[in-house]
Amino acid sequence: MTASSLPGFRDSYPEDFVLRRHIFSGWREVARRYGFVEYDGPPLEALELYTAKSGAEIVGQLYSFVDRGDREVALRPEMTPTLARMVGARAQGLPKPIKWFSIPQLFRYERPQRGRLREHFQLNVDIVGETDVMADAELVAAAVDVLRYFGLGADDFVARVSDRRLITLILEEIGVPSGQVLEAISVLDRSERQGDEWLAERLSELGLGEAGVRRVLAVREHSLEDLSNEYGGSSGVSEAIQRLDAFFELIDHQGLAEFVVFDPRLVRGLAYYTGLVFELWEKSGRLRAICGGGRYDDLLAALGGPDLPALGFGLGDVVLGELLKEKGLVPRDSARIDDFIVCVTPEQRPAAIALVRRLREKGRSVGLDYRGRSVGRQFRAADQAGAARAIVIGPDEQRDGTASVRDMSTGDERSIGVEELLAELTAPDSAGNGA
RNA sequence: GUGGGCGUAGCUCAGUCGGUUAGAGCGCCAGGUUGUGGCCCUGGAGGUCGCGGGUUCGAAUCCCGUCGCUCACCCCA
Repeated sequence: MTASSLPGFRDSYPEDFVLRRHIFSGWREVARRYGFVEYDGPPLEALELYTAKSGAEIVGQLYSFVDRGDREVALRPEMTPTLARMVGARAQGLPKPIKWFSIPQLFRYERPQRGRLREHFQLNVDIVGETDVMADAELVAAAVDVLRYFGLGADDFVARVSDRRLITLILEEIGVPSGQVLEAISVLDRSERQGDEWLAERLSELGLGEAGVRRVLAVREHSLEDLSNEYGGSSGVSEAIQRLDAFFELIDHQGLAEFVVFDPRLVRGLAYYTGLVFELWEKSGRLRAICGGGRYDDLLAALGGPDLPALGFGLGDVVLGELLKEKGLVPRDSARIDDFIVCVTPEQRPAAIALVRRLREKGRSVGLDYRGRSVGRQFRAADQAGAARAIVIGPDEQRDGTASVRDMSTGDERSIGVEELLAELTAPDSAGNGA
């Protein structure tokens, strides 16, 4: 073997494509049901597109180089800057809300580990130009429905939802200095892994007194109602809570209540979120985030795009694929070709080839032996090719203008006139395998 | 970035107190006398034992380095 694939990059063999095709078609199907339309941009962009506005984290993991024209370029690590540019170019003329989705291959130079490579495909779904909470509910519902499409249920995953603005206001109310709010949020984000002592220490470093620390930690346990009772006096807080209440009501109307919970601990790493934030988490086994997103009303303008409110989520193929494999939700590779023509003696080759041609023109997927092997071997080849039917043309069939059609799964065989066989097939469209 | 485990055929692995041409199962290819696949039988191809260096009469086996995979941490989609 001369060389293996680069670390963090995958070779996708035909059997791997069974899973990838399944994932992509599920993504496209759910996006379609929600009325999103697909777009794409270049995988290679000007380095500047990311260094200017993206977070330091992303910039530090860029795959970048200088091209032959001395341009500094980078493989895209995320889709949002491209979206901002593309929407920006046409924003004026597009009816709002703009509902777009894409399945970009994204690249990040980081240490590969389970569920995290240097390259992956990510479903990106975005709504641009809509402030109404209905958009937030649609977005989360779409993400939930993507997982449900693959057969995952409420036992398998949950959507955790919070509101960045709400948490920010509450923390400020408690007395976290406004410049330190993001810092405090990221401390709360460690709740899963760090003990309360550690958290309390970090929080007091931010200038909080003992009582303040206790109140901040208590926020994690509060329900929306608790938060309303305790902090609802602030108009900003009560407004944010009303919005979340409306959100959950909309989720409930969709019958998705069991999939979505309020969780004030959720904050998400990225700094640009301005409102609702959510993540989809695997419930069983070790917890893993499958998908994340939220509202980023100021980001498009910050990226040099139009000043439009927006929200979106990203959902990668790697973790989802592993999850589906673990749960046994990967479809079996069904028959790969429709018909395999078995030619009994060399004399039938012209007739067999002619039949192959006519079947293909009907839209059938057709295979045949290339070198005149024995009938037994041809049947084995048909089996290995995953043929649904074997169609035998021998001296008898050739003389009578018929064919012997064998169903490879049941073994049933029947004799039928060639013209009749072709007439059974309707238009090319309906001849393919219905996925 | 830090630390642990692991790299032998396409795959899953056996073989390591250092000793002749490195093995198995599965898979692949070819046959089992030119009209029927899944089973079975026979034969075959395929490995510089991750790579480089060292110790030794002799290294898949011991030592060092390196690369890769993997797990945990860090960080974060």
